[in-house]
Amino acid sequence: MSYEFDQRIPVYLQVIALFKQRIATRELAPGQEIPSRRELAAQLGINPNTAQRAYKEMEEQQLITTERNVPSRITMDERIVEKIRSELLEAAVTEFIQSVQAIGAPLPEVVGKIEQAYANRGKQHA
Amino acid sequence: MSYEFDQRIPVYLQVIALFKQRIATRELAPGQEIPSRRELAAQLGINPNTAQRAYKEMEEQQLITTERNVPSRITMDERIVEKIRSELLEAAVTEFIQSVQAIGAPLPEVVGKIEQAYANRGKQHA
DNA sequence: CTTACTGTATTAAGTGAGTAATACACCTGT
DNA sequence: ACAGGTGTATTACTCACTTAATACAGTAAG
Repeated sequence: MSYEFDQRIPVYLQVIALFKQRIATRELAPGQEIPSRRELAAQLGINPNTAQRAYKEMEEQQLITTERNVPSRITMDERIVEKIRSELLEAAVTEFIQSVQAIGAPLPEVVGKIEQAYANRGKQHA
Repeated sequence: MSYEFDQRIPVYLQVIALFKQRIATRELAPGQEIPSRRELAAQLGINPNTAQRAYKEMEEQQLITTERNVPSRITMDERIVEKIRSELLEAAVTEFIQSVQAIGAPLPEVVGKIEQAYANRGKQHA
């Protein structure tokens, strides 16, 4: 189950990103239990402290809730879940626009490529 | 003229990205002289060695050419210029698709957001 | 009660990429 | 010849991130 992490990016940030994605897709449902720090560390092949750091930040961002001596859970707050989704989406759009604009590429050409790539990916996966 | 660099990302990589964009848009034309390492460093407020590292990698990627004791120049090879553009574009598309797919967002919603954001940005800038 | 998990905190050390400081060899114009 | 500009190379320093080793308090189940 160990993920392949990009060495250029801090692992704890990648862990957070991973959880955000799964929360956004409801793959991790609101209220659902998540692995303990030590367990996650074992699963991902990272140090428990790194897992702790990721969880701590997620807690601060209210992505997860933690009670005493009980496995942490995904937040029950639907608004936060939706917020995560919209933030991820907006970030993707913004970054994309910025990149495309920097190259000076025309919109039709770009949208065409997206639809094409999206269609291909869809076939391969689902 | 000093740029605002993202501290999370190595400066020399951001410098390279900057040049790639300008080359792709022909803002930096083939054969055009570019600032010396020290001059660029002064302009961007970075260390000359950082500029050197960026130039060195760009040289390896054949984005620029360097002769002895003469200011480096943008490559004359049009194919490379076009390659840069297509690579940047494809990278943007790929990354975008990946992000969107990870969230499980439907294509129409996404394309709509792009067109909307693109239109707004266009108004603000140009 | 004991055991074995939880989450949390502290401290330290290691690691590596990025950056910086410095020096060198070279060419050119004056 | 000299001064000032090239590109280049070598060597250190720096800092964030990661890992590590413990330690402690609390809950749950046996």
